[in-house]
Amino acid sequence: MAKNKRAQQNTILDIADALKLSAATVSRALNGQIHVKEKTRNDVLKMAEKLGYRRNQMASGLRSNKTYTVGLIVPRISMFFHAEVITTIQNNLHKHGYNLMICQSNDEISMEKELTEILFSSRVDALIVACTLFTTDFSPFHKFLESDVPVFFYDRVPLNVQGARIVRGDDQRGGYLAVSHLIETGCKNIAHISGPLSCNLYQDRSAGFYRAMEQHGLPVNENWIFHQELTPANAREAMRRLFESKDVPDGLCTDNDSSAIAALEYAREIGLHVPKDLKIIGYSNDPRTSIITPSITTIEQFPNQVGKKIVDELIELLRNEKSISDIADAPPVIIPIELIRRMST
Amino acid sequence: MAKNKRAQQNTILDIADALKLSAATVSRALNGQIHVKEKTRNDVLKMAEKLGYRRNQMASGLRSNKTYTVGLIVPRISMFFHAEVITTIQNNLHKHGYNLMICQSNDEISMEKELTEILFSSRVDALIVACTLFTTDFSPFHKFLESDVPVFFYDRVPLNVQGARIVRGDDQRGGYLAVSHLIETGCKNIAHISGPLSCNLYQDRSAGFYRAMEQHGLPVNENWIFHQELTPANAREAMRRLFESKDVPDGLCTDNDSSAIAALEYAREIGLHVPKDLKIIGYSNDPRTSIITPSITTIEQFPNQVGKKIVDELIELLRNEKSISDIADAPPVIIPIELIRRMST
DNA sequence: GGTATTTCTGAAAACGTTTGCATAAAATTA
DNA sequence: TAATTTTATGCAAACGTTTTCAGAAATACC
Repeated sequence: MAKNKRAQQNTILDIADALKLSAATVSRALNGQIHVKEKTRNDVLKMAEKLGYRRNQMASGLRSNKTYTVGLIVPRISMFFHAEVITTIQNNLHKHGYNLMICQSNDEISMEKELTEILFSSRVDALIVACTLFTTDFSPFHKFLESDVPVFFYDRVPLNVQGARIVRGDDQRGGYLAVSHLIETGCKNIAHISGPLSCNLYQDRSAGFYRAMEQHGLPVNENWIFHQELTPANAREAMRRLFESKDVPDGLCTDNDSSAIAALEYAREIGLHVPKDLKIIGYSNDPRTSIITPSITTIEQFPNQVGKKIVDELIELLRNEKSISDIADAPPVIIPIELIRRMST
Repeated sequence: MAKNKRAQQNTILDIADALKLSAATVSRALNGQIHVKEKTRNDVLKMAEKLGYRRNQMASGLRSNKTYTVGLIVPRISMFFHAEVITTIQNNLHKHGYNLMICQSNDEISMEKELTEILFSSRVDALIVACTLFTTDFSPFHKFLESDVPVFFYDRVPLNVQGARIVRGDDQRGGYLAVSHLIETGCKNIAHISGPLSCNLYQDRSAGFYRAMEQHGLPVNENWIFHQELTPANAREAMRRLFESKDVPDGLCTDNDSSAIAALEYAREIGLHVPKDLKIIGYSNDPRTSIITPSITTIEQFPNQVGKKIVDELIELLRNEKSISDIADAPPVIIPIELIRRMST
């Protein structure tokens, strides 16, 4: 049967009692504050060690209104780009004594909203978010800003959330570079498999696409433009549609690497030679793109730079070296991208 | 300059005041307890909504000694197997109202220990751990068990931690199946790239390796056995050593997929044909193994089953339907594995 | 030696909940 | 109607810290 009582844990008072001190002094000793005798501090630390004392984060946080925890909401941790960003953020925050609470929205708006509430309940000291593909209502995040809790968006970001900080890639340029590269390698008829236009990423990459096409005087065939969730299945379906008529593209720009891979596999299956018959370019520099044959040209997004930039700015805020109002009006941080040339183009 | 004051957040008392009720009643209404009039509850919920009230998790946790948060420590979230396990755990815990605090040890013992302390400080309701490759001292976890906080180990697990629950794959059988498969496809001279023997995974897979070799009457060439961290660089180095003499293997069993991929690439570079000259088998069924040419035979570990099993048992404990002592003595849960045949063998 | 300053420590009040106990109000029974 | 039970609410004490304020002890100054 169930045994409910949790064993008693030692508190600051147990240390105080054992040393005939007050809780206040013990607290000060443990927190390395001024005004506590060297010997007292040593005694306290030794006794804490002996009793196996661990600070109760809830009591501490309740009183001091600091949790030393940052919340993070991300569509999925299994996406290479996000996994890298998260790792960088976590390792750097840890250096400054902060913890990260990682949550996955599974790209669902309702889940994202729920996680937002939970993280607010946990009174995280800051929030970092990469939105779902479909987030257009950003009101769930307002509550943080109203309470002066810093909010950072990265990658998939809102256009207008007053007071939030934005760090994103140069997706316009990424889309532009990708298409320009296809054109330079000889493509004349270029298709584009992109994501939902509710998301800034695909708005921007599409804009880059159109700009490059126009600049090189190439017509855009609107039947070759797809805006859909970037799943392998959708990419295959798009490929099927592209190659069922006899008017077929010689270049394919996909807005993520999973789609590029799926497209490449499909091309292989229907007997197309890549890059001879069809050139393919992806986006993100997922490790899989360098493993597949032929390896896929793609756009590097430098997730480590994204993560580092977020933490650097965040720590300044958390240390009160800057206030939210100091940086919220600043323009978004744009992390440069880079074309990675491989065998598929 | 820094603005320190955080805007006032509404508390249970604000709701109470607004409705001329006591904090106690508001608390009961919000928590859906018995003994509160229907109308009162509705009033409270409405007012909470109106004031944008969000429970302060720290105050609640401090008082009730429940955080509804589970801690998780994992070497890296970017490893496919772990990412899958985590996602399953998180989604299932969420259904039961629990949150997951995900931490990465980066495969460093010191980091693992530190994270353990932090999660204890946060008073998580349970702890789930996949150890580092090098963890042999499990005393940092004792503190949880002494406090009746459930501890689950999965994948990389300790041998003897009294009271902890263990969920792992059938690595012995995995190693055995892998080698048996190589033998069945005609290999006579089999090499093994394995991990550090401080880790149960590689002990078990090695045991399976030896058992299969012995059972088929094949001699083991000890020069072809590697125990090292399973990085791509180490795999390449092992390959170099294997193929610098003229006595070379015709089968290679690697204990993770990254090594299998690196080995395959190396083989390709030195002009070996896989599978004709060398057959390669990996471990984990990382998506990359099905993308590479030739696709790599590997062992599926069913991360979703691992995650599901952990949550199912954990929820029983957290609901006090079972007590730790009920299941801690039970034998470890062993999740079956499965051979995935592909083109590399 | 007396005073002013600095250094150290303790008492007590917060922080926002939950919960045991008591009581008031309502419903039921005799 | 009175006595009893049930239902609904409030009071006040926790939970384990941090922090303000004040006072005690130690040191410095004259």
